[in-house]
Amino acid sequence: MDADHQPSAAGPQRLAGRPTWLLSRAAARSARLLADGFGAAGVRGYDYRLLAVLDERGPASQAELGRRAGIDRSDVVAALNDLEARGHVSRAPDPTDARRNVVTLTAAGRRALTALDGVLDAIQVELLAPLEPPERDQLIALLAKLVNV
Amino acid sequence: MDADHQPSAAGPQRLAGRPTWLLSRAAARSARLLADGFGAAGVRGYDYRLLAVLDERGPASQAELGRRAGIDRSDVVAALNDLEARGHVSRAPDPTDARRNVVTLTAAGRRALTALDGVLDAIQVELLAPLEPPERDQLIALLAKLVNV
DNA sequence: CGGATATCAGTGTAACTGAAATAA
DNA sequence: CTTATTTCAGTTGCACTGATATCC
Repeated sequence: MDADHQPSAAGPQRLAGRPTWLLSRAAARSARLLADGFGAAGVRGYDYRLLAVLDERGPASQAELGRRAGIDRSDVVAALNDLEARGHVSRAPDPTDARRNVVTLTAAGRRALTALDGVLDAIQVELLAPLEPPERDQLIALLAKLVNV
Repeated sequence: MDADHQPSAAGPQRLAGRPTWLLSRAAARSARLLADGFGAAGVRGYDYRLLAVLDERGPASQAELGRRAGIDRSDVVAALNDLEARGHVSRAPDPTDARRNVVTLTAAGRRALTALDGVLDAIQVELLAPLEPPERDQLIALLAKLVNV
């Protein structure tokens, strides 16, 4: 069986071993796993990232949340509309600065975050399943070096 | 200097070392380099992939090109509209099957592809610059193993 | 008939741009 | 006056869905 190992995604042969291509394919697989896992909870990446930075560093203005989470101010607005509608965060005017809203994680939001943390853990395992344990650490180290430019 | 190495993109601390996050950040950096390099030539990823499979495996129907390049039939139509307008490919009805177009790479298309191949080479180098040469091979091998599931 | 083909219209996610109103 | 904040509207690249007319 498996006489030849076929790549998971079709593409030009000249791209087969190229880092740009491999990264895009690997990230696509990762994104698919995330979309499935988070999607089952009705959540997208932006939602999780906002909940996480609220949990880690406390209430903040929307602009500050965007900086913490690496999300554009514009997209923060839309994501918070969603999160607020679900009762996962609350928005209140900042008494010290009338331009700002103070965004706070609710108890329901913290519960949702805990569940999503579990989903995320499971996805890491599934993503790295094709690698041996030492290879997983190698990959993480190499990607970190590649990214922390 | 550089007492602490700051991540290239902000994000929740709990995501910092996670494979899904690192892959998404690394792929984002790769995509940015590609968008810059290809964008300067007015080309997107789909265009390059179609030109490449035409060069590698010869003229074909649009559906077949989609299969070769890993691009949805629907997106093949739009990308070929572009490529045809630039004179990089030609579309002609297939005499043996009236449902099909035979798409052929033009001389201009082949010239454009050669230039893009050079751009792509340069991008690989730039992308992997933060790694030592042996680490680059390790990363490629690990990503290939992760992707060829 | 069952399938394949080309095309069009639309959706979704992540990321970004520009402009406007408001307030520090 | 300049800067920061929130919000809205729009765009891009990649990927996918569904429908339709046509043809094998």
